[in-house]
Amino acid sequence: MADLLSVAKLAGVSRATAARAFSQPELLRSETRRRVLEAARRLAFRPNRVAQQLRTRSTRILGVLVPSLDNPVFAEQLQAMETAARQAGYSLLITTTGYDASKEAEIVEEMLRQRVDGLILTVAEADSNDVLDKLGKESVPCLLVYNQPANADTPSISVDNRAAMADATTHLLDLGHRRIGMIAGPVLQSDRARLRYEGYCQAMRAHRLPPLPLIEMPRHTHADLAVLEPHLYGSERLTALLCTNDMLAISLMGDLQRAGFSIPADISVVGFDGIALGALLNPSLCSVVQPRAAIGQAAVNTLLAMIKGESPTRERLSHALRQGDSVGPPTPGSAAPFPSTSPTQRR
Amino acid sequence: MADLLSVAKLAGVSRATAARAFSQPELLRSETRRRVLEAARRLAFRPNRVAQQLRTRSTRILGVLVPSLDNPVFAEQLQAMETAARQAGYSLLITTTGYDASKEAEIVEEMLRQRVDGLILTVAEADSNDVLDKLGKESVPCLLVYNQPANADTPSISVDNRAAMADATTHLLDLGHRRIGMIAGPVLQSDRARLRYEGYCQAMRAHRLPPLPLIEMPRHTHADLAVLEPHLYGSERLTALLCTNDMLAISLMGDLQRAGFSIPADISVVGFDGIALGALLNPSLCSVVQPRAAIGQAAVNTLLAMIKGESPTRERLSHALRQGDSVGPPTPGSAAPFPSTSPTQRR
DNA sequence: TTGTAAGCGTTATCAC
DNA sequence: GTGATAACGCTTACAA
Repeated sequence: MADLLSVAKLAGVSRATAARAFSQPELLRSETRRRVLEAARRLAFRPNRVAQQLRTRSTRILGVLVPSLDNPVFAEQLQAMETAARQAGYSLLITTTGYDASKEAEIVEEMLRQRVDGLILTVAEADSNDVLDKLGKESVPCLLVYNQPANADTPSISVDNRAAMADATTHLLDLGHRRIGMIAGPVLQSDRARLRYEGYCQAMRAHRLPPLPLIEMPRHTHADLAVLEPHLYGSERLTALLCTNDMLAISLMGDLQRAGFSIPADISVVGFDGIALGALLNPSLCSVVQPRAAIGQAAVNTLLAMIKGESPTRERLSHALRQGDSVGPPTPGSAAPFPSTSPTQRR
Repeated sequence: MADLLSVAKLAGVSRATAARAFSQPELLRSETRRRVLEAARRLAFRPNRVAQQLRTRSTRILGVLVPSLDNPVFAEQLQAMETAARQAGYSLLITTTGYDASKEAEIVEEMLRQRVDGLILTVAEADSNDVLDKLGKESVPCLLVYNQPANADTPSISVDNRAAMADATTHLLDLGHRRIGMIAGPVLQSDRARLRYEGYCQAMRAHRLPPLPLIEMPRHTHADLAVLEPHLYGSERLTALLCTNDMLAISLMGDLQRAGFSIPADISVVGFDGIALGALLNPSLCSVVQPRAAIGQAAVNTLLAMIKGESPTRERLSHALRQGDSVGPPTPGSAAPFPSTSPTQRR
């Protein structure tokens, strides 16, 4: 591939002049500029970003790390980030960790070697995280997304997870629900899940109700009815379920319906994230909406500001409760269906 | 940040020796190697990939271009690609185009400047595509995914879209359906949609039935009931609908149910892609499964092989029809609900 | 307005 | 085994 020097030669100018035709064209006499550009065209010259990056010590690449792409909440955020980044002339190096801390470390190290200009991370656990501690000592701007760390060491962008889940819980309480449960993915892997559970507890206590223990699912995005079964039948059966994310809620609804439950008549279901899909389903999913696109955009813009040297901020974006047909008042007379012998059986 | 030269100095060796401690450690005397690594540790040395890339003329970065992340089919494929790439020591530069051809061109140009080692593209339109023509003249290995170009200029990995949709159509025909419609997103933007429509037509004709015109939706991932309404009522109403992708099918099911239709009693719905989510819903979505993870993995591995100089292949991966409760035999007696005054009305 | 020349941090080719 | 030294392709003072 042709380089700047060959372009310069063909145009009969020095390498510096050829370079300027691209970086500061206004400095050149228009005739010179024309000759250079013409030469570049004839040689199919294409500036080498790698060389530029080495020389300028800036890659204009942002490293992005998310737990997974299986959950649309991340995909929707990435979509917004990619657009915002490209608009500012930056590219995204995107990676997934599967909530694995050792993978997080590995990937961050690789990104630092690649000399990314900044990092946007969604980690499993923002508090007491080795990777973040290490990054604190580095000079690379770094921003957390969705994570809401207790200590203020790393700037972050998220909603107020506790208040958000408290709001959702209060909504159910106001409808008359009393036996409200909450389910989460592998909870040890997610600081957000814990905050959301705290919000639930807080709201329950505010209504003088004892919070129930968190029901933990083996996977982040699939419910497992077997785990839930003890809470679905009998006089103490739950009339409403809060889920730490929408995928969990959606799969739960499907499973419940297959097990004979009617939603919301027999049981109400609330999600968290507000992914677009939820509103399309029937019944539509009631969910705490995180402004995913706004979060993604804010993340990129904040990080770019940090790269320019501005001081980092910790942003709390506001959440909203999206109403949906998956929630209704508890129906006292509604008889829970008999537990089948294998309620989670599937094709 | 410390560089190799400062490491070399601290270790009391030449720069070349310091470099070898990382690239070919076995060449060094173990004592020398130890001294270099110790020095590197003390200086927190981190190899500069950009310099390596410039010198070796290889970035170990793959450029990936997909239409959108809103559709989980792409997210699921990316997930697999990211894992496969990382395993081979490659990173992914991921971008989205929103089915916009000019954006495709822009992004590919930027990736070539970045000197990616290869490109994995899912374009809107694989036939008569300027970008692909241009890439054909470049020396960068390039691979299409999901696209199934008519001409064999660019290697590609996909299912046989025509046969796949024909299979789905035949399934409906075998169940007794006769008035089967097909809906798609903006069809001009997707070569796959056209092939799938051909498959539908082929299967219909094989049963001596006239294929119906393709029903085109304004968006790729949201159905619009208003457009469909003429086909839902009266004696000629459709008893089954094929969708070019699962998101379209899922949103359609929700809308139909809200409009009073029962699925599959009143109307059967079939999707395409087989995204994981579809199986979780109730009714579960019957869909043509594209092996998304296998496609992603095959894409990376094939591209890496091409980068090593092996000759490109055009792979057809096999599809499968996933049964689902969204499909049943047509019910002759089933009365279509009266059209509401505004069947698409939503909160 | 244009040219000269010194890097950016590696790897690779020789020597020794 | 180890060390000099020349690239890789570009940017950018500084000179002219």
